[in-house]
Amino acid sequence: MSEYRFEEVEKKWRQEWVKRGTYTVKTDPNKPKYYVLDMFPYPSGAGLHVGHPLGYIASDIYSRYKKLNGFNVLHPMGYDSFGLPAEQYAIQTGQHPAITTKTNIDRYRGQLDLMGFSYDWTREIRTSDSDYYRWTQWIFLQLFDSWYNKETNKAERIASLLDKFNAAGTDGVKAVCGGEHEFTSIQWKEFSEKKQQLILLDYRLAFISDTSVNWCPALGTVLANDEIKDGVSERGGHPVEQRKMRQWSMRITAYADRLLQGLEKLDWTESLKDIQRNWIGKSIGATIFFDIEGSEEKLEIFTTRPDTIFGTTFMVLAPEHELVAKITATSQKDAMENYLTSTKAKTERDRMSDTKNISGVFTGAYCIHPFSGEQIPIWVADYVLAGYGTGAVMAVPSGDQRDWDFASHFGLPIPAVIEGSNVTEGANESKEGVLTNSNFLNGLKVKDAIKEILKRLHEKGIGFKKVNFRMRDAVFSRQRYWGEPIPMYFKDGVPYPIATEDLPLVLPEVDKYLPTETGEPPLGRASDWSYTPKEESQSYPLELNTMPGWAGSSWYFLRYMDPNNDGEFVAKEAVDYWQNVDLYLGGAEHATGHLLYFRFWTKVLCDLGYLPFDEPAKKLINQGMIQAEDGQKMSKRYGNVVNPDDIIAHYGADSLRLHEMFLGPIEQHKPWNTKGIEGVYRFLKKLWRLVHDHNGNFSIQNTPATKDELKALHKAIKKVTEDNERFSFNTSVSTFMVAVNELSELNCNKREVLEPLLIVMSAHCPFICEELWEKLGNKDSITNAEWPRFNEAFLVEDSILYPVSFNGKMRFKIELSAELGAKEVEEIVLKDAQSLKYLEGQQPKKVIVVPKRIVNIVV
RNA sequence: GCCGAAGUGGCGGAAUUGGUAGACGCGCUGGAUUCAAAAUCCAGUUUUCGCAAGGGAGUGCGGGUUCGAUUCCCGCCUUCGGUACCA
Repeated sequence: MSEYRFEEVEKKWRQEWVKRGTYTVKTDPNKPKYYVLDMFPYPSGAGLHVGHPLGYIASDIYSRYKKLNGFNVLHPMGYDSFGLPAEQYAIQTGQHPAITTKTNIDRYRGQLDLMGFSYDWTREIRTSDSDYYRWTQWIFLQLFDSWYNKETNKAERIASLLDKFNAAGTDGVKAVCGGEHEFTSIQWKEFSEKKQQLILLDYRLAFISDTSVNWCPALGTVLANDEIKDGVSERGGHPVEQRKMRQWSMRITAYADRLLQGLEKLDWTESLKDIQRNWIGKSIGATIFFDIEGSEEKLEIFTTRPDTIFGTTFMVLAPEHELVAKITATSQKDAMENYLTSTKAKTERDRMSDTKNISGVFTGAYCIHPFSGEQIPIWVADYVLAGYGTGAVMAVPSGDQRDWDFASHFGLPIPAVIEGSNVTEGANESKEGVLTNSNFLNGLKVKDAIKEILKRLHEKGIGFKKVNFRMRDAVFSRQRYWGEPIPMYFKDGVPYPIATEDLPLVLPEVDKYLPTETGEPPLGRASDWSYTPKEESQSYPLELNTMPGWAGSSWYFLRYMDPNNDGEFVAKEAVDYWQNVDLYLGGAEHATGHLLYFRFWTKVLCDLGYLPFDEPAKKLINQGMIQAEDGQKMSKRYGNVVNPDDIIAHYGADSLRLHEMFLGPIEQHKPWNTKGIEGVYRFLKKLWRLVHDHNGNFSIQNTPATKDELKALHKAIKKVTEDNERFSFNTSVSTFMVAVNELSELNCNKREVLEPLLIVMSAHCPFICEELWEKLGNKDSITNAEWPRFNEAFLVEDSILYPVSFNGKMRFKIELSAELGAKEVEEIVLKDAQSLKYLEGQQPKKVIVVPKRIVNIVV
């Protein structure tokens, strides 16, 4: 082989690594573990473009680096293979989504294989395999069989709730619950089976209920909040409307506080944690009940500023609020009906874009202020959301801009309750200040006033402190075909779990991937979609909805630890050894979707005793997007997609890997530049030439290295080690270049230098390093080598080239012995002819000498 | 609007603890080698004044701290991401 032929080298090692099982990993208690995980891809029909592998390359480098440092590294890959695109394609072509999915996976695998990743492919998983989704279904059943105990602050089995109900009814039960229940143990036991089951549904972590959902008519399915962007569906950009439907949900709100608190100990970027914090949206305030004049009903509101209660001049209900119909005065009925109709007609998007138009209608009814006894008019307006808090607010126009806008528009009074507020221009939303015009709260600071009012509300029994979250329970039903069947059947309208030994509940065949004529989901087309429980002769209809895309990805990191276990979702030994993910790499676009559900399911499984940790990933890095050369998003639509296969055919996988890293910091968005790859390609050729003579024969010297050669090597070892530790892979690539440039200059082809250098580079460009490593006579793979330790002694300089500055401006450099102290350096520099020139005969005011770094002379 | 991240040559970017701004690479210019090309090698490449030697300016903008600021502080501007009436 005369020159660097990457095709031969890479082909050879691709085969050799498979043959030797180089990347197969087993639990090994003698070694410390390290778990590196990539967010697994959805295998789309378009294949991978050059932007996709960015994170995979980075995680591969880190995995290899950790392995060279003595860790037993788990680094798996799989496919998130249920999802909408395959199903849309199936609707159009009639082809079974399983077929397209398999074709796409094969294509992905072919592309991934070219890139030299150290994945242990024996651990591959696919969420659409029944061997896998069997356990997704099993986890669903665990959630169905759990409730959240606020006393222990954990999920517990439904059995423990039943014990409580049987012993004392709801007395003393502190649970997260979707309804209001109060009964004694005697009543509980007398309830019918059906009634009991319906009550339990309000407690289960996976539950079915009539909820207002985001319905997307174009996709024919409901969507979760995180699947909607700017009021339209994230996939396809179709309009979304609100609809009441009977749906499965996950009680993620039970975990809102823990999901929030858990962020503190995670090594994720602050910005990503902030996105989750905002999404969870915790706010602390008070629930207050107001009497309604001439009615038995009470108006329950939530406010974060109970201290401003004396500034309340009106109440506002959301149009959907149940009291609207009950309290609207006859004289206002027509106006109200018109208003409700016009609001309903608005889509989510209209309502969002229409925030400037202030609208609302007076109900004709009044509340009574609990402390002043004054009448407060009750209005209905669509600026109050039905889904947050109680769907009703006490409006304080002097303290809330939206209330101020509303009051100004309808000419309602705006009394100030904070000293010094100027409420003619707008509301004073500051939480600092002293109360005024507020009866017993006058003179108190906001913080103290809140305490005082809570005390008074409590005394009167009309209010209490309340914590609210913006996050809603996660809708779990999808009216689609290509997803995990929900393992439930219905008896008399009540859902029951199918037995775990009957899992997996395999996705049935259907004639078309469309809703039925009666509007039921595609599973309604299956010829026999029913279940016969053991010891029963009768069969019952099965659930027709399937699970959402995030189900399979919420626990996949666990399955990699023990992918072929058909007795449990993961063996205890495996999870005890591998624990949670040490480094997780993926896009920030999953901040409010996958990454929350992923944490949620982990916490549930931890509470139920299956896992020894309650966070799935300790450290998370969000890789940036690679834009196309024209600066746009890389997409088929714009015709600017660069295919990694083409790049590899031209330059090889090592060049592709180096180039992607060399583009810039891993977290940053950056444009792709095909031309630039020439640089790293030249570098690899230069490396090859370093150990080959002019005739192309491998050539290595076994003589001891010189001081300069060792310095070049150890400088590189030190820098690359530091860079890898902080995931700065772009700078490690330039360090390789510097080292090879220096060694080429020195004509160094010594074993003593090249062996360690190859190890250091092998994480980035494994093929060429493995090849040269073998040529050096090594029998074992370079992946089993040991990371070299840099020796400070080789880096010590005899002399320092001091930059000399005058007033902070560098003027000249002077080479001085490294041994000299600050005083001596100062003396020599000041005597130097060049200094005299810049001093122009003046005395220096001050001379700063930082030994081994810099001299600065102030004139 | 609110929250977050980022602004450095023609381009991607480097400068890790306040210490030579522009490492490394792309591109470009000139040259060597070659019949020619590819490949390789050498020199130059922030800008401005200057033949040069040498000088001025310079890390989004305006201030500040410091002997010294891309780095720290204050106030703005721009771009990107998140969120969107959450009471």
